[in-house]
Amino acid sequence: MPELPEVETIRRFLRKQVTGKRIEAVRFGAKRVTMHPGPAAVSRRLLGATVMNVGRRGKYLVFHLNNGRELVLHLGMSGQVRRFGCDPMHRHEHMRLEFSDGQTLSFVDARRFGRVCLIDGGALPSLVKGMEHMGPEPISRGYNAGYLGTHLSGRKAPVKSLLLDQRVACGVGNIYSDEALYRAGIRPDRQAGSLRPPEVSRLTLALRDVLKDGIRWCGTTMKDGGYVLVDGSAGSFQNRLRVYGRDGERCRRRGCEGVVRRLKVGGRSTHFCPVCQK
DNA sequence: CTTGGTTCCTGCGTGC
DNA sequence: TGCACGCAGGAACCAA
Repeated sequence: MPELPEVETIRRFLRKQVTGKRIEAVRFGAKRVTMHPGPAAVSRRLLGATVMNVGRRGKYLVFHLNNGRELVLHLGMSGQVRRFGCDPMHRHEHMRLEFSDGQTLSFVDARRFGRVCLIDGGALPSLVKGMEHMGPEPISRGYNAGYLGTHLSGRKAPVKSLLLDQRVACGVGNIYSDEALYRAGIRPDRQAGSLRPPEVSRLTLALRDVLKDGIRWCGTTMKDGGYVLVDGSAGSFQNRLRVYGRDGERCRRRGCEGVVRRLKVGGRSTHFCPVCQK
């Protein structure tokens, strides 16, 4: 599942690849996918536009166009940005951009939890409503223990559930929340409000570090094949995971006898080491 | 405001 | 080998 490091990896590739290129054609797949406005209007507003830059906000990918509009992509669970050749359209391909130099870019999403949104500079439509109350980027300077602490204090919900809240930690999903809590030595099912100030500080740093490591290793590609780079290759952070997907296996901390356990927290499968995390 | 449940969708793992 | 089944999971949405 693409989270902040995966989307950032894709963004860095795309920025080099499509900046300065003009969109000459737009094609859509047959299956319905959440798209605002409809395909016809999206196509109309994209045609002839040049990509000025590719940005990211949380898990959203944002193409800034020279006509003042922005093409916003959320990859959901299984969304991919790929480059495919000519016909026919891939089975799960929903939108394909064709650039003036012959290059193409495709939005592919088997489970169709992803979404496409074209916004005119200004008010955000309902489809990117999640962006409206999004907090600062967890890997930015503006993100600190004060910010996280404010959102955790007094809350009874499990700390992991709040890490998955994009208002609290935008870009964080199931994998990196588990990994951050492991690094901070905090059990995912702890009541958020029970965290002491040193724990909040540790979690703030752990979150930033694990996300940066994820980016450094080009994201996490699991066996389900959800996330891959634009060229179809795999990331490599899956080789460095400490707890996620490792239930029943030994904790990787040197000398630790713990066995990684899995449980449901807030309806999400959650992994932790009962020895390292309190 | 908070919290919990439901919905969308397909691929994959499991059991028989 | 093949089929039925159930589950994962981001986020919008609704209900209490």
